[in-house]
Amino acid sequence: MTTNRRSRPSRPATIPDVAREAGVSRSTASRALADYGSVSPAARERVRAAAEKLGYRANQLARSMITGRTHTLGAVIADIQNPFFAGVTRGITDAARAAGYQVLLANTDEDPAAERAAVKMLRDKHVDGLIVAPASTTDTGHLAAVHAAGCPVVLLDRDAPGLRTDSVTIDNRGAARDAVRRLLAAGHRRIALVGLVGDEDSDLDAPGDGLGGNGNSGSGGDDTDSTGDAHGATADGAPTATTAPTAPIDRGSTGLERIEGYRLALRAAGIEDTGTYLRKGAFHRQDPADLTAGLLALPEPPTAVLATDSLIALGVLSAARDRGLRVPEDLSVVTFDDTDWARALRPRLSVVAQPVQELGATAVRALISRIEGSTHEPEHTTLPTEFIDRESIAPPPPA
Amino acid sequence: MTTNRRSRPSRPATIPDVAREAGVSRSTASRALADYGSVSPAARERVRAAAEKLGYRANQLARSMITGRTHTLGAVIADIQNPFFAGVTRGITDAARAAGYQVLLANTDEDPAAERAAVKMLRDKHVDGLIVAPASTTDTGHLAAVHAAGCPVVLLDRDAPGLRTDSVTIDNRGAARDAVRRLLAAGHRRIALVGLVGDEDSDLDAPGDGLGGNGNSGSGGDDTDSTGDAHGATADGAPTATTAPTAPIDRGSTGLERIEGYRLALRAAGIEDTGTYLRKGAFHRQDPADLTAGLLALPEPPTAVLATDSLIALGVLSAARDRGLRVPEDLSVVTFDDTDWARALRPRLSVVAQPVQELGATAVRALISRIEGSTHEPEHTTLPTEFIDRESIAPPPPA
DNA sequence: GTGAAAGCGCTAACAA
DNA sequence: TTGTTAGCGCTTTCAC
Repeated sequence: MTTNRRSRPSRPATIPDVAREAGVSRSTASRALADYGSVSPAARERVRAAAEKLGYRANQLARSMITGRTHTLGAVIADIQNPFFAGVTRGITDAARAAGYQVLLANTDEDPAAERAAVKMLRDKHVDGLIVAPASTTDTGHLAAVHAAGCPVVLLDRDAPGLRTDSVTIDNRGAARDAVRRLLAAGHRRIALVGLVGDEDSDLDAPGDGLGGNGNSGSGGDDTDSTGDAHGATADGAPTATTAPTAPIDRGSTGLERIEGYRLALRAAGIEDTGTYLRKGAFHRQDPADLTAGLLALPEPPTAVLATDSLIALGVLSAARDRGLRVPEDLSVVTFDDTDWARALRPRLSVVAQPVQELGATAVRALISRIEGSTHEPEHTTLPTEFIDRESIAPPPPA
Repeated sequence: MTTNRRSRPSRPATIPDVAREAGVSRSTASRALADYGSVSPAARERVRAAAEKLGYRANQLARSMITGRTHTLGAVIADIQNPFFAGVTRGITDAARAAGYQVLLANTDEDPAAERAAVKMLRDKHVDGLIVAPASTTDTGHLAAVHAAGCPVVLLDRDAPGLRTDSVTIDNRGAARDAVRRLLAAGHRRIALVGLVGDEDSDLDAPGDGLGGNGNSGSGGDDTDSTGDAHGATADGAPTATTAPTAPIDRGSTGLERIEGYRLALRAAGIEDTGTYLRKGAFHRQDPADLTAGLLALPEPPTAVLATDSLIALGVLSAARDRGLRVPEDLSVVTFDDTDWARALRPRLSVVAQPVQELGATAVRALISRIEGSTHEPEHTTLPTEFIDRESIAPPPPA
């Protein structure tokens, strides 16, 4: 509306303005400002001064259109309100800023459709690269496509076997196994695991896997071999297959990996029945507190519980309290993720701490390295977890 | 490197491509695609089909350069890891996406310099508008500038008296007063407040304000009048002053407003000494648990505590436990912010719940309304808080 | 070392 | 309704 007046005040200064002020050509001004090619020191200084005087700020849009680079990263995660992702996001934004990048954020709530939409929008905005905590480890066609189109992708938290992208994860299996070992070392034999996994996965496990989170009545006995099969089946899957809907188990999911670790530890301790105390619910559908309540109502209830994340730990603690159980005297509790409250409240929780910020920062660095052209083989970084022993593990009650 | 080959496969389709394929001019194609001007149904359909066939996706960068609109919002907050901001951010991203916008995220850690830098970067990226939880309510020159330059700004969580922008906040004073009233109603007279405020503020309060968080020894007695002065002094400050370093108290800060509410409630109950049990620490410098420990070591310790946010509540709870105090039997506790753990753990905390997501969503809607041209007077929206009474308030212990 | 000119992909006047 | 013509602000050959 007031754009027609050619008076200086409002319109932001452009390269032609600076060039005019400095008495050089646009090209020289551009070279001096963007710092490339060759410019005489004298000219460079005049341009600098002119730019300063006019308060020149480069139009990143125009620049991006030419260079094809926006210095913007896309972060696609499940839910920023989950402390784990909040920490990861913090790591991402900080590392990005340190490297001169900004980040566009998208939440998916573990919904593959939302993830696809987010990736599309982000691409349309021409992000230089994508950091994705994939909602599914098999439904990854959109990621494969975007990656193939030349947009670097780094997977965070969960790996997808079919994708030849970099990934940054932790050793979920090992961390879970270690946590269970601690419980075993304290003398526990009836150790439970309460976890939530993606909706889609929960459809897969009923047949022949024995992972079901239903029924409190001790359901199926041992399931040793079927689980062994599951491992084998995915371990030798074609490494470049993009979508493998036939995979019997979605082994890339952190929840499932933690379950594997749980079983490994149990079996190594001679406990072959790894199904009785396993409660694997579905996101948005099951309440961890209910799952735990079922566990505690068992004729022979568990004496220790491993929660696969902090929200679940809250449910476990709540159910224990409701049943009048004290932690750790009556029930030992260990959880993944070291939250503020786990650290501060009593009993202080013994936890498997994930390096949340580092996870994000590492992903950013890997991504930027790709953006800047590195073309080596996909790199799978596994960051170490730390078991922090506090006050929530005790020997099992006499009974 | 491989860009020279003119073969179809790689290069994304552009408007000329679509136009050619559809047998129309670029303008017609553009009009059909962007859905403006007039295009015959026939042409529109041909263009649509051609676009579909070629997998055309508009280059938002080019479009933005022309239209001056990026459909991107900037969110500048303190710390995404704080549950309050995580919730707010969730509200922002969801509301933005629903309206067709994306959001660029920046953390400031309450550091004005970081905030200035963030705002600058965001501007360079041509965000259509900014949502800012200002680190300072007085050091707002950069916000005034960006706003004056035509970039809509909406303040979130804290208002800045000098800025004529929209804002979305809660009634901190009222909410705190209400919370203290609950404590009073339960019979408490020795009610403490533990809070943390920005570094800069803490330099201001020592002289003549009596708010100091130092010393456990009951320090200065009542401070009735000096506080009254503080109110008056800010209440009549020039509403359009951008930076007022001489303001005796930074009344826009949520922490300070909550303190005001605390005092109001106390005085209304005939308690004139509102300083003895007030502990106002500085971000990054004081530990809430230490502050609380000092309080509890007083000859006449408080029987109830109001924490100004969830992280502080954790410190309060921790200190109480360290001293062997039970909540609520020995010490009643109320906090701002309804977190997962406050809801789930025992004793379940009575809290002042802020509508975190709505705060973010409302800010987005206000911002988009401005972006779309509304020019009415600055609008200050105050969202209602909800006091959720759970199990952390009991009558004061006998003596 | 510097300038002229071309063009990124798109929209917006203006004619026709 | 449609096409033609200009650019947006910047980078980038390519001569000079």
